[in-house]
Amino acid sequence: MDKADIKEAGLKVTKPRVEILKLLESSDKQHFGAEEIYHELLAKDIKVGIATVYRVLTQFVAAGLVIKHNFEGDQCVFELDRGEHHDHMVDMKTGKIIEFHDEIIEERQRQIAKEHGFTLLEHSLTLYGEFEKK
Amino acid sequence: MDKADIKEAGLKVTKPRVEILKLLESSDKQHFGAEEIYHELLAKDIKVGIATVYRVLTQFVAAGLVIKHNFEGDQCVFELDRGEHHDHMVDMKTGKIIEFHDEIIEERQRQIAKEHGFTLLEHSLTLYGEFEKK
DNA sequence: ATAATAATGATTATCATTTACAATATCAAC
DNA sequence: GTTGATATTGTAAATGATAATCATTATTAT
Repeated sequence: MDKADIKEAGLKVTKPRVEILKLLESSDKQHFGAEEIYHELLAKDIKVGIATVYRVLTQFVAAGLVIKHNFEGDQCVFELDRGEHHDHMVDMKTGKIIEFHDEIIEERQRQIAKEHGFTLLEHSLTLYGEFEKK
Repeated sequence: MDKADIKEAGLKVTKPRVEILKLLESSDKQHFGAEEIYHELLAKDIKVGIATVYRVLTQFVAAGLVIKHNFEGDQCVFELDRGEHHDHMVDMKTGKIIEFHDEIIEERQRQIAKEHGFTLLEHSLTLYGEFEKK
């Protein structure tokens, strides 16, 4: 994911867009709220407006670079689309999110959609609970 | 679902609460947005404030009488909790929602949670797409 | 019927997200 | 590299869903 991807999306390569992409790519974390992205950029002395963050995220989602999640709670969460679909486990206490993928579930979903004459475009599976403290 | 359920929830039996419950019970439809409930009640000449609708729905959810869904889009959707857990298929064109339940998926979810040391409290699986027009 | 208390509805507040708009930056063509 | 057409930006104001305030009204145990 780099400037070329931004260009391919038909968007100009600007500092906010490059920096948001870079932040989403940082390996230690992969799920961010819009406000969170905004503050992380400010903390890095990258001057950007909150409106730009929302605007860019919306454009990235439209371009297929980023995925937007509607988990429980009031704000949406964004993550880089790395191509491999996955579902989520959300810790309701800590907010920690981990990903998983299960081919059995995926296959059942396709099967169920077919049985109902439903053209499956996307899906969302989220488990809510708590990770056992180690 | 009737006045007894409201009482058991520790709530007084009032007209708004009875009417909202009655509406959610109407068999032809089972998923409603808050505004939608508000307008349906007004259409039935049941005078109620929008604040009351939100308040009552929140109380019903807390009491376990109603389930709240965060589907894609900006507003939440409510449905009566009939006891049988199910997932949803949402038609992105028409907004039509149908329910399904699959024990294979349910079991995989429990298994996956266990493998990750995750205490599963609730989960949400939603398929987005389109029903084939007949 | 009464009184204690909870519930209501109108309104205002809140919070995430969008929009408007004038100023600025990007980039293709020179 | 400069230019100019056009996209992008940041500030600030607007929106839309939901929650909170508060004085008035309804419910219910006695």
